[in-house]
Parts: sequence; structure tokens; C-alpha cells
Amino acid sequence: MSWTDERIDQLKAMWEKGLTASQIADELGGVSRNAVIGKAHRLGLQSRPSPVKANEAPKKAAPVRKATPSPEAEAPKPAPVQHSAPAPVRAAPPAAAPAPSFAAPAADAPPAAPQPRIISVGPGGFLRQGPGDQQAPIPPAPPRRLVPAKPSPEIAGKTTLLDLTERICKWPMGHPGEPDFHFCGEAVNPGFPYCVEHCGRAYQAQLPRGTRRPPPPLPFGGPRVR
DNA sequence: CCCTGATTCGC
DNA sequence: GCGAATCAGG
Repeated sequence: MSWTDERIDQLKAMWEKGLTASQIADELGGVSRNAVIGKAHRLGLQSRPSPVKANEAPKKAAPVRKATPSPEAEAPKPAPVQHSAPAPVRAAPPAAAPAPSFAAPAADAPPAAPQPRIISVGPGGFLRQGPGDQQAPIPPAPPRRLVPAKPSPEIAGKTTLLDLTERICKWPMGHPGEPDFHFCGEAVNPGFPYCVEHCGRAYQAQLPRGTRRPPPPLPFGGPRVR
């Protein structure tokens, strides 16, 4: 897969929306988490709370995979060039401005900055965009209003189709179409799509036709032959 | 173990 | 430019 404009837009939208690189990667499909992160950085999208970047210790971690003699000496760069926008731009509420209501423009608030442009990501990774954002119109009529995702009480806490990953047991519980249909959700038996228990049900030795139940094993205590 | 993002560097 | 490999923190 390559980074088409469309995919880049999706990446940006999802990244800014706060989805993790992994989530973005499998929404986009065909790319790895690393690819997403790499691309995000290349695009200049920047550093959202990283678990590992918290401290500001200027110590040389000396990570550098493989051989890196780094023959270069100290590069004298005492002049920190003042770029215009180094600051992490996370929405900075003017004061105690709560309730991001739909039709609640703060009449008194100074226009501040132009809103970054709002793109939301729908199920499957498609983008909901403002009318003027892109020339490509969305073929199916866009939803008239955004309804808060409602998981439905029956399935709350259950493993849904959207929750499945390579390491989650995909054994169906109930039947598709039923309101509480979900998946097992246990950790898989490595190498299989199901957990250990359900592997046991999914993969059973095929007995020759006509054979009756295999005799129960006699782990011990069988008739002593001597 | 799992996850996360950051960084490096060969391609 | 791309992304696997690696690092490092949670």
C-alpha cells in the first residue's frame, strides 16, 4: 500500500483525533503501526502524549541500533532557532469554558484561532468532513446528525466484531443477528484463532465411520497384567 | 506479557 | 520517502 492523499488525510484525521497508531494502522489496512508512526512524523504531525517521552533528560541514551561509531564531534549549535510554532497545540480552553455544545458559539469570546477543521472518523475509518473540505463528495448521504455511539446494553462489555484482533478468541457466542451476539474474547491459543478451550471444540480428531465412543482412558489403575 | 510512541537507518 | 528494527516507558 502507498500513501495516497486520501490515506494521508485519514491518517491525519485519526491521529489528531487521538487514535493510537495501531488503531490507525489497522483501520487503514496494509500498513504497520510503525509505518503509521513514521508517516505521522514525516508529515510533521507531532507528538501526542508519548509514554516514553515524558522526561526531558538530555542524557545520551546511546541507543542506536547496530554500529554507529558516530564519528561526528560535538556539533556547536548554541543558537536555538526560534521557530514560530514549536508549542504543542492542544486545545487550550480560554478559561472555564465547558460544554462543547453544538450550537453554543461563545458570543463574547474573541474569535481566537480559526478552528483547525473538524474531521471525524466514522466506523471503518471513513471520514466525515465539512462540505468545503474536499472536492470528493461522499456518495451515500452523510448522516444528518451524529448520534453518540450506543453499544446497546445487551452487548456492553462483550467482545464485538470490532474488538477482534489476532490474539483474541473469535469463537462466536450466540448467533449473528441476535442482539447479544458476541465473541468469546479470551486470549487465543497462540497460532490459533481461538482460545484453548474453543480450539478444543473447533479441532477434533476425526474418527473412522462407525466407530463408537473411544474407550475412556485408563490413566492408571488398569487391570494389572503380570 | 501486553501496549504505547520515538528514533534510527538501510533501502 | 518508507518502514522494520529497535528503544524505552507504562
